[in-house]
Amino acid sequence: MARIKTDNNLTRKEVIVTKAATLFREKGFKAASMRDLAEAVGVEAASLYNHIKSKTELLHELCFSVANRFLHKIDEVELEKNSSVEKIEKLLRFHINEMIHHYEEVYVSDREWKHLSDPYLSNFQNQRRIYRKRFAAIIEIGIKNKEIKSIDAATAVLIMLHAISGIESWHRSIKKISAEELEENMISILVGGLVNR
Amino acid sequence: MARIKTDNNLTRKEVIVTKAATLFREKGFKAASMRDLAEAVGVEAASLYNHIKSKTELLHELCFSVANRFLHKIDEVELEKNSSVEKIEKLLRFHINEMIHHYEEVYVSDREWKHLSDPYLSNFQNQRRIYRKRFAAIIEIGIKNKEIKSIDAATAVLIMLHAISGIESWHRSIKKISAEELEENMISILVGGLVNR
DNA sequence: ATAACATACTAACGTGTGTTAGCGATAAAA
DNA sequence: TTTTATCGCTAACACACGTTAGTATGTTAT
Repeated sequence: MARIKTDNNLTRKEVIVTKAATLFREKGFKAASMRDLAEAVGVEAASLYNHIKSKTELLHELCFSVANRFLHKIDEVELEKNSSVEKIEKLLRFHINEMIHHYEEVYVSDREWKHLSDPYLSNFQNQRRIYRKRFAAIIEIGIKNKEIKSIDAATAVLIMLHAISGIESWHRSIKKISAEELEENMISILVGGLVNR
Repeated sequence: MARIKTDNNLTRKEVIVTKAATLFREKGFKAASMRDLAEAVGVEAASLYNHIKSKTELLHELCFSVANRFLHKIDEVELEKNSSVEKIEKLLRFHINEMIHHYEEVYVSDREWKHLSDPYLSNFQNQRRIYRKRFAAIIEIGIKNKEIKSIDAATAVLIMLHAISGIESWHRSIKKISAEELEENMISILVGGLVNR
């Protein structure tokens, strides 16, 4: 009888969620079927329901675990006694590293949250809105300090976050530069685009 | 008997494709059903097939019409006798305006092309790969000229293109800055991040 | 060894999907 | 006006989907 392997002291549910992330990224949430997922896990579709409540629950878990990581980070960064530019750089580096090392989850959370259903959907959208506002607030302080050039902060946030989601293409490309190079290049372009000179 | 309205000298097929773009953006290709589309058009689902061959055909048309516009533009820009930075700025402004004024199509082409099926899929991927190479080549010339700081060109392209796709958030936001402001802000940040100083 | 539990299986359900066939209605051409 | 082509309708198809019920197998604790 087939059994879900649980190496690295992961629960069976965690194994399923992880495989789901990969599948949702590859095919999209709607196009990825529970039968696909079952096959990836090495089990029959119905068996998954011994561990999870529904397909959407998988999406909840992915979206909110990612969102929480970012919220915790911005909590941390806001408390530091750094310049705005330093804070922004720290946030950007965190985003970049999340996108490099937790690619599947972050990508899914970014692109597939539309398929959440209320109340999770509104909740998630709220968290995102708030996160962006806090990010924008940091930028606005930098603008007042003349650290940062006079631009629309919301637009700047939008550029930063979406630019980083482009790491998707880096993952898919054949001949990649190293992760470190990628990080430095991105920081150079993004921070370089903000600062006053 | 219901009939598809064809104002502005559009064919009935064009009306369907346009509505499909909106629907695919809102729900995603997979989640948008032909019955949804039929309702949006004001007709029964089966009637759509008097005008189109299949659901995927709608996606083909959207993806390739967008891709062709960008390819034509880069053809044009490459021939001009401008500096690299000027060429890049021209391309970026084109991207931004496409994203502002042909939002639905461009967004769908960007996010839903995965659901194309071969041979369209490989074809589309190829066109994208080539487009990015040509964009990167312009940047590389700029780097050699010292117009542009020494960065990985492929990474720069990836940042630029994805940053622009963030205009999606601008469309969805409630209190928007004007389209002109948006364009200038984006150019300022993106070009500012590239140039040597 | 036995009881209790966790996990996987088979079978099937209701629903929604893209699409086709065939027939009436309408508009365009003769 | 008659003919012809265009367009929309109803009905139905085969299929894939998420999920449930009930049962068998394997694992852990007593």
